[in-house]
Amino acid sequence: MKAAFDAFRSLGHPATRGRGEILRILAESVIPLSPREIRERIPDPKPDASTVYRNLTLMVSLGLVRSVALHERSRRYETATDGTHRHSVVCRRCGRIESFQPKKCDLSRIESDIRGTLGFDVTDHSLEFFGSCADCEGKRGRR
Amino acid sequence: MKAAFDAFRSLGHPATRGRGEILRILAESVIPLSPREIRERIPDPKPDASTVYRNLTLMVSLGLVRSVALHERSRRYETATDGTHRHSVVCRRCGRIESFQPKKCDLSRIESDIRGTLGFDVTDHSLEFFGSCADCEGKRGRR
DNA sequence: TCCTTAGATGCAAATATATTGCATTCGCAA
DNA sequence: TTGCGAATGCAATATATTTGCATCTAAGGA
Repeated sequence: MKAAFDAFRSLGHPATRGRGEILRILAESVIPLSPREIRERIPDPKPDASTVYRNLTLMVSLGLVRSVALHERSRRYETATDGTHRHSVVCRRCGRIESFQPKKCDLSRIESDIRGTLGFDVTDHSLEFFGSCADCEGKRGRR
Repeated sequence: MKAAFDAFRSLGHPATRGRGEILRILAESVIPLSPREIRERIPDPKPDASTVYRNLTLMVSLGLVRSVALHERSRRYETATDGTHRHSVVCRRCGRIESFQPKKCDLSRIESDIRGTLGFDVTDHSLEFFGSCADCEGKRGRR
C-alpha cells in the first residue's frame, strides 16, 4: 500500500488513511464499486461520506480511478492505476456484475471516424454489456 | 403521432397525452435527454415529474425507449422505436453531447466471448465516447 | 523534533434526483 | 354511455451528491 501513498504525494496531494483505503479497496475488487460500497468496506473509523465523494472526484481527475456507469442510480468506480481497462457485464435480472479485460479493444476505427465526422478528440470510452447471467438464464420462464 | 399512440395501445397500455409527448420529444431530439429536459419540453399543462419517471420506466420495459448513461447525475433516454442504435460522444470540458449511428457496430465477437467465458447471454450494450469537442479543442491551453 | 500552513476532514445543511402511497381522473372496450 | 383497471397529480419520502465552515492533519522547513 506504499505505492498508493506515493501516488498521492507525487501528485502533490497529502496521503491520508482514507485515500489509501479507497485505492486499496478498489484494487482488491474485481468489479466497480459504488461510493457507498467503498465506504462500507473501510474499517472503522470510517471517513465521512462526503470525504469519500471528494476523494473519488479527486482520484478520477488524477487518473488513479475511473468512473463507470452501469445504469444504476449511482455511479461506480474502478481502479485505473494498473493501466488496464475493463468492461462490465450486468445481469438485467439479478443485478449481478462481472468485469473482464478485453482481449483487444479495438475501437480506434470508430474513434477516428468520430474525429473525422464530429471533430471530437476522443480520449476514452465506456463500454458495458447487459443481458442475463448463467443462473438467471437457467431459471428463465420459471417465474 | 398516431404511431406513438398505437404503440401503446397495441402493447396493452392506455395512450395518454403525456406518453405521446414523451415519445414525440425523444423522436425529435438528436441527443438523449434527461427526464427533466423531457418534461421541460412538454407544452403546458405539463405532466407531473413522477408521471414522466413512471412513463420512462414503462417505455424502457416495452422497448420503446432506451436509457443511456453518460456519467452524469441523471440518466438520459433516447428513442428506440426506429430500431436503430446510437452512440453518444461527450465533451469532458463543456458537456456538449453528440450522437451518431455507428456504420457498423460489431461487438458480436466480444459478446460471444462473454457468453463463453462468463456464461452471460448478452442482449445489448452501451457504448459512449468521451473527449474534447472541436470548440474546446481549439481553446486548449487558453484558460 | 517542533512549527507552520495549505489542504483534508467531519458535520450539518442544502440540493438534486428518483420513488411511492393514495385519492382522483381518464382511456377505452363493451 | 357506462364501468373498470390503469394513469395521473400531489405530497411525502428515500437516496445520492454537494457545499460551507470550523477544526484537524500531513509534510516540509527551522
